[in-house]
Amino acid sequence: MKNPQEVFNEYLAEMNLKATPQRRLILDTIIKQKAHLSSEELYAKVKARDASVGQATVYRTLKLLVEADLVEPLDFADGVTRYEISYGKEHHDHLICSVCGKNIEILDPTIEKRQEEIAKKHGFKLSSHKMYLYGICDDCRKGK
Amino acid sequence: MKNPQEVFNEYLAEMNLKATPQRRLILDTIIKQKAHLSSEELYAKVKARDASVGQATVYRTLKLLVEADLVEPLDFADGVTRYEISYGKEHHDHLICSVCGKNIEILDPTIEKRQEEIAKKHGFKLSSHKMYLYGICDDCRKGK
DNA sequence: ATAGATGCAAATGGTTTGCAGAGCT
DNA sequence: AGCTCTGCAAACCATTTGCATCTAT
Repeated sequence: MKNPQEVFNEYLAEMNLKATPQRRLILDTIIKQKAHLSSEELYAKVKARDASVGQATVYRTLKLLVEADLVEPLDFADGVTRYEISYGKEHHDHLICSVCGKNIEILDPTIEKRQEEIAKKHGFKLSSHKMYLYGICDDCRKGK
Repeated sequence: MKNPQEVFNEYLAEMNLKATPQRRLILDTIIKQKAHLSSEELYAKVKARDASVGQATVYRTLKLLVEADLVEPLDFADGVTRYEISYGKEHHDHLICSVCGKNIEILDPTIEKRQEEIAKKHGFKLSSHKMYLYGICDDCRKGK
C-alpha cells in the first residue's frame, strides 16, 4: 500500500498543484500525531518545526488533504473542527466523553449495515455519515 | 400531555426568568413550522409577525428552548445550526440529501440499541448522540 | 421596585480570502 | 516564464455580548 505522502503527491500532480515544503510538513505533522487535532493545534505543532508557516496555509492544506481523502474532519461538538488521518484506517465513529474530552474509536458492522439499508429504503445513495455518541466516561463519573 | 407553551412557562418560572411576548412569539413561530429552520430563517419569520424583534433575542430564546428540552439543534453540515421542536416528538435522526437539502427523519431501534450497548461496553453513560446520513436522493440523481 | 429582558451595535472566534511577493516545474 | 503558493492582514459570517433602556412580576 502506498504511503500517505505518495498519495498526496499523486493527488497534487493530478490536480496540477504543487508539492511544497509546507504541504509536506503539514501532512507529516498530522501523521506523527495520534490525537485528533484542531486546525489551531496543528498550526502550533507545525510552527514549532517551522515558525515561518502561516495559519492560512494550514487551513488551505487541510482542505486539500480532505479532498484527497487522506484526512477526515471530525465534529466533537466543542466548536472546533478536528482532523484525523483516514487514509489506511478503517472507517470508524467516535464515542466522546463530554467531561474530559476523551474519545474512543468505534466500529459497529450492525450499525453500518442498517445505515445502508435505511438510505436505500428511502431511495438515497449514501455518500457519507456521521455518528457521534456523547456520554460521560467511567473515570469522570468516579472522579465525582 | 402539556403543550410546549406551558412547559416553557414552567421552565421560565422555575429559573426565575420572564415570559415575554417575544419569547412566546418565537416559540409559537417554531411550532407552526414543519421545516428545520436556521436561526436566520426563524428570525425572518418572527420579524414578519413583529418587526421590532431583534436577531439577538432569537438566538437567546433558542438557547433557552434548547435548555428547556423543547427544541433540538441540528447539524446538516451546511454551516448553520438548524432547530426543530423535540418536545412531544419521538427521538429521531436524519437522512439528508446533499444536493437539494431534502431531509427525512429516521428512527431505527436496532441502531439505537447498539449505540447503548457500545457505550456501556466502554464504560460510558450515554447522554446523547448525533447521527446524520448524507447522500443523494432519487430525484436529484434522476434530475441529472 | 427591581431583577431580568430587549434591541442595537460592536465584539468574537473560527475560518476564508485578496493581494503582492516568492517558489515550483 | 508562468502558474501556483505563501504569509500577512483584512474580510467573513454565524453567533455572542455590552450597554442603556424597557418591562414582567
